[in-house]
Amino acid sequence: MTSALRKTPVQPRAHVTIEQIIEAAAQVIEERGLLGYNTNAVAARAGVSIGSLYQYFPGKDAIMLALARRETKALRSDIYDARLDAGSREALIRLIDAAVRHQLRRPTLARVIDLEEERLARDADETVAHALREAFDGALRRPGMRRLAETALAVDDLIAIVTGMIDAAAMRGERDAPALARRVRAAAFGYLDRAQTA
Amino acid sequence: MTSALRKTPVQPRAHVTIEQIIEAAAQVIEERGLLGYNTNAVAARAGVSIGSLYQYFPGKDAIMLALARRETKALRSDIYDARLDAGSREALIRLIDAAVRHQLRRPTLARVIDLEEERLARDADETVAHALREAFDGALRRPGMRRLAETALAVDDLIAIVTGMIDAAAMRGERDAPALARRVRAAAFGYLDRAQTA
Amino acid sequence: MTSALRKTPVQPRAHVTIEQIIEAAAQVIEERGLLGYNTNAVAARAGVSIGSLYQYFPGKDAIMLALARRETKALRSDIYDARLDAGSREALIRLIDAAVRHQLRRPTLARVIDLEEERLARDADETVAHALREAFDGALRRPGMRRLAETALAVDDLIAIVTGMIDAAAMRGERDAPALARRVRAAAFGYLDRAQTA
Amino acid sequence: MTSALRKTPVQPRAHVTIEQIIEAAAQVIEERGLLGYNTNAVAARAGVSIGSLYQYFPGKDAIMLALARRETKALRSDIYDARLDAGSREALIRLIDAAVRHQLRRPTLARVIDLEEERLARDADETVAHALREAFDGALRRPGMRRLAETALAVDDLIAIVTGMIDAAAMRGERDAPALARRVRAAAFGYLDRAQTA
DNA sequence: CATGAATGAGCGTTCATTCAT
DNA sequence: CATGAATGAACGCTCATTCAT
Repeated sequence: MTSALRKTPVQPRAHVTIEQIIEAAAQVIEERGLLGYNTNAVAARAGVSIGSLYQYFPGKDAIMLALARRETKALRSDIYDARLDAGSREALIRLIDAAVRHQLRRPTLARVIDLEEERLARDADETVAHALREAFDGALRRPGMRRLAETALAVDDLIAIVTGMIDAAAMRGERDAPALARRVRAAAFGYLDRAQTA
Repeated sequence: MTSALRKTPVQPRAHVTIEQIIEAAAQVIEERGLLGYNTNAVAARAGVSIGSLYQYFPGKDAIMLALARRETKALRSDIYDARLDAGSREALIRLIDAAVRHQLRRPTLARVIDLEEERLARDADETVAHALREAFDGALRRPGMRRLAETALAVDDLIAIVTGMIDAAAMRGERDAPALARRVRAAAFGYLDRAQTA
Repeated sequence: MTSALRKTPVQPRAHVTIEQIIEAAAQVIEERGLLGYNTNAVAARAGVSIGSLYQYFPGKDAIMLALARRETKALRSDIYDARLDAGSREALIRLIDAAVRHQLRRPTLARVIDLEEERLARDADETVAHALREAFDGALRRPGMRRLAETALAVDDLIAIVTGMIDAAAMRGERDAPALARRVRAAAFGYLDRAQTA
Repeated sequence: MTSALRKTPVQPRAHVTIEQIIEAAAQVIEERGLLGYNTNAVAARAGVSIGSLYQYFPGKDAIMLALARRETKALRSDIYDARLDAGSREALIRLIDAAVRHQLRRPTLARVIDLEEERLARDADETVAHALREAFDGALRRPGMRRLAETALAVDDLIAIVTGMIDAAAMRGERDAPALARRVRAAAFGYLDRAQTA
């Protein structure tokens, strides 16, 4: 596991500082977008000097990488219960619910991470995209689901549908997660039922 | 029809320059993304001095606006035949085909324009987004289509599904338009068949 | 007499163009000040292409130099009758009146020319400043005026007083020439009566 | 007291930098005039990077505003003793002396500030012009001075006379403050004695 | 000649990053 | 370690001037 940090912190207050910086980055991105994301703003928002920020992170990208990792973990835990579930369709429903909840929380951030993480991540599986792929792939391969001709492709399509719809809805100002989830489900199952079987 | 140009060119070579600049902007965005889009790069790519660029465009945004307009026109003409068609489902299919063809040509550009045009466009209906909405709305309201409870919402969802899928596919490197269009169709009709009726 | 023109025009319409350019420069300076004075604005205001402007003037400064000369001539003719007059004090009064009228017509232009003409003029006596000095010097040396210890210095001081007062008044928005002239007279004669005699 | 600074400096070397920048601006203006005043020149003259300049000043105008404030303070302290004086005419004499000393130190700068400070100053009374008006107004309203019909107008005229004379003298190269002050006094009292009484 | 298209040096400003204290 | 002062490459844009048509 490569660390994006400049020095591995030992003292607990260092961990706090790091968390503050990452959270500040999240807020800055959510409020001002990718173009408004800059190290000075992050440091200021974190209540930390720019010098300290560079003590813990080697550069601007490293902060976003760390943020992407945090979001990946958050999404993974959002998704966690969906896995436990028995029913096959039910698992997908829960997965979609989790995705809606996650992405609706900080829509701009989600979009920015989707845009940037491929460029940044050294290890693909620290990635939000990877976590989603894993989860949807697992759901589609459950016993009880139709065997698809190209599951990997279907997974990618499904993710595009789900995140695309949530993103667009959020940008329009929609905040009603259940209503949105219902429509996303319709799209997802509609797609799956028509996908070619193996 | 506001021209957004600083001066109306009279000599033909000026028109050439303007086209070169717009095309250069498209290439720069496609290759380097929104963050890599800057006036110096555009001028260099266009083989033109920075001064010439500012002879015709009042600023960075104006170039992108002109580009967005060009893309809107291109999309509109891509869409044109879909309208003529009689069949209702067939119209939607053609529309999706057009969208796939359009967006696959320059996927990054399409995404960037989607992101920026709302901020830039003075007149909402010169917008790619508006052209799409118009087209999908028209398709959904055709005789023979099911009456939906909330057509406007369905239109937005459909566009999100379609552009989301194409965008993701293009980013993955897919270039096979027919194959992609087939899957997009599956998603679109799958969604529609499950959408609530009026 | 060095000509500031690039080529000596023979055709009458050339003279008209030159006049248009100079007048346009005057208007631009009066309205936008020295910082807003630029060749493109002048050409546009003159209804002439930038290329033509450079046909007649070798550069930006040359236009202003020509303008300064025009103003010098205008001032000289404003002043003309003051010279003819018999009485000594009366001559100075008329001179002040002329200065007030002249400078109040286009106050910003007058200030700008005062600021720039020394830097530009090759021949000192094409200068507004020179014309004023000549006129005031003549007035002070008339028979009937007190012999001053340092006439040249008094001339400079007088001009400073007169133009300084008019300038400040104009900037404040005063436009009542007679009232202003009355106060300027008070200052001028007040100064003279206290100036050291030879 | 708004600081007009971008960030409040905490380390002493920052204060030094700020002072260097302001002083550099003064020198640049004095030597090259308003048109030659640019941030790169100021930074270079201050021996500081352009980045440092913008750490402390939000823009070009802010530097000049700070400079104008500095000059206002300097003038105010130059004027200070004039106020203490008992005699009425004597007070005005001292005031004129102060004005001559002040303006002769950096004549071009004084002129430029006079030209620009109205546009720049948020608070009118941080202005050199305001300080002068205050001082001359106070002097004219002293007991022992003649009651004037329009004191405010007389104040403006007096300031125009005084600054106009000093400005012109300085531009001519005069540096003998006492001699100049004597003539300015002659003009000022000459004007006042002839001004209309209430 | 007139036109206006083209040029590029130069200026204002930002922001990621380094370094002295 | 923390701070914040300092740096300079890079970018948006203007405008005097030249040059092809």
